[in-house]
Amino acid sequence: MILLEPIARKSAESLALDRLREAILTGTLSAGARLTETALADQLATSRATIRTALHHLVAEGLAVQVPYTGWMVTSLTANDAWELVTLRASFEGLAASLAAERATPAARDALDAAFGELASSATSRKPAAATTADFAFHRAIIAAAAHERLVEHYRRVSQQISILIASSNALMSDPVLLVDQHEPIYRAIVTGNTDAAATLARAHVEDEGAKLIAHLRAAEAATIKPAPKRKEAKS
Amino acid sequence: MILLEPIARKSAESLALDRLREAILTGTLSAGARLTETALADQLATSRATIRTALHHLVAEGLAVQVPYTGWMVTSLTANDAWELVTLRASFEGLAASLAAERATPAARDALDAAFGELASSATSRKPAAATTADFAFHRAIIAAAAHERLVEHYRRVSQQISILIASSNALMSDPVLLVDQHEPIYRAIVTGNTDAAATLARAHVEDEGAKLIAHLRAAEAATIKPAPKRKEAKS
DNA sequence: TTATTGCCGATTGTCGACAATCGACGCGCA
DNA sequence: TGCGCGTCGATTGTCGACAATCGGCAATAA
Repeated sequence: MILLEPIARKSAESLALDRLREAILTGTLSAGARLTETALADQLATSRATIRTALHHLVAEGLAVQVPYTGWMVTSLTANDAWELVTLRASFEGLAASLAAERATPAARDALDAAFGELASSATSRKPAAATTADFAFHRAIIAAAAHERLVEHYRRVSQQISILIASSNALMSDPVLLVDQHEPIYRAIVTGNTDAAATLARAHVEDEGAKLIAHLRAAEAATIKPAPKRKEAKS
Repeated sequence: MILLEPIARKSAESLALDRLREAILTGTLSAGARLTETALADQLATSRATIRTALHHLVAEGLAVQVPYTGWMVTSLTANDAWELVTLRASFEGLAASLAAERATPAARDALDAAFGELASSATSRKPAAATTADFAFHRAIIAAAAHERLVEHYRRVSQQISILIASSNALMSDPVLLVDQHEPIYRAIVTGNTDAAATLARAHVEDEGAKLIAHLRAAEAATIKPAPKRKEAKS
């Protein structure tokens, strides 16, 4: 009897939230950009109350910050923030890999399989964007395989901020062909149920890649300290 | 010239948030309790908009949940939720202990010292409440010693939910005199800079204690499945 | 010239009112 | 009696308006 899917009931606030998150993660709204309630309300054709709710959610997700009586802005991250994010993410992925190795369901294993396959094929296709997407997807698959709702939430919060970081800095990505070599040991440890190895490898991988990102950001920070010690911010 | 401290400027929303959080963590508002905007607005003598904002913060902190068009309620946790919380907390404390052992500042070490001293003295005083407080404080000191802002936030979110759990279930706490023996190895590993041992010990301690809590909750759940399969919830 | 002060535009904080939605109760019908 | 359905109260979703606050600018005085 059930033929029709339930229609997607989305509140205005939810729509606005999705729109804003999308804009931030893709870089359309770049780091540090100001988010004025009235302007957003006009653009999205809704009221300030709706926008406000969406902005609160954005703050909860770590994508925006609020300064009382002053305004909201897209989260702007420093190299130290990147260090925090990387250490947390490494911890999460270590935990997830361990749990996944210990108790992944067959369905989760299939999903992990598929994600790894996608990673391998995207690596050979030599399309950097596709490789990056597959990379992220594989990591998410590990988290999902842990069957741990709160872990998914916390991980999401951290990884989204890392996305801002990557979108705002000129993303440096390693050669797609290396991706398989980097992830294959983790994948193998999980599917063979080697919890300790899975945790250690996953943590080490995230920390290694993170170290490159942090180094890149520190260099960028050192370079920009001189040019812009205090400059009036440009209007949109 | 600076003699006066800045006066504490607290928005109505912030006051309301503090009040509600306090009520939830102390159990005044017990798990599953409904939070109606109008009722809270009346009680706290403010408007619904203010209450709404505070409730959104509560949700972000994991202390409340929202069901669209139906209402808000204090987070109600199952034994499985407890498992999630414990695994996350163990991961956080492991990371924190490792970082604290590696890079704690002298000030942080002093704070850790003080917290451990307080734990020891409260253990001899035989006051369960004081011991529990000192226990929590010591763990928070470890997190603080990691000098990792986001870790503090994530930890706070998890530990607050555990507080709900402890407040709602009849809190079972181990003998205060055992507290020193349980925490002393962790403390020692941190101050001696043994990062690996600190991480392992901290994680193991949280998981051990957490296992007791989870077992207690599972037993309680099994016992209550029969008496209340479906009962109309009591009105306040 | 320079520090202080008052003012002004911009933005958020707070509020009350109306609309949309949900769950439950009770009526009507087979 | 049991099921389906409309209705109703309760609660949140959304909105526009007004108040509070902030940062910067300009006028002023030493």
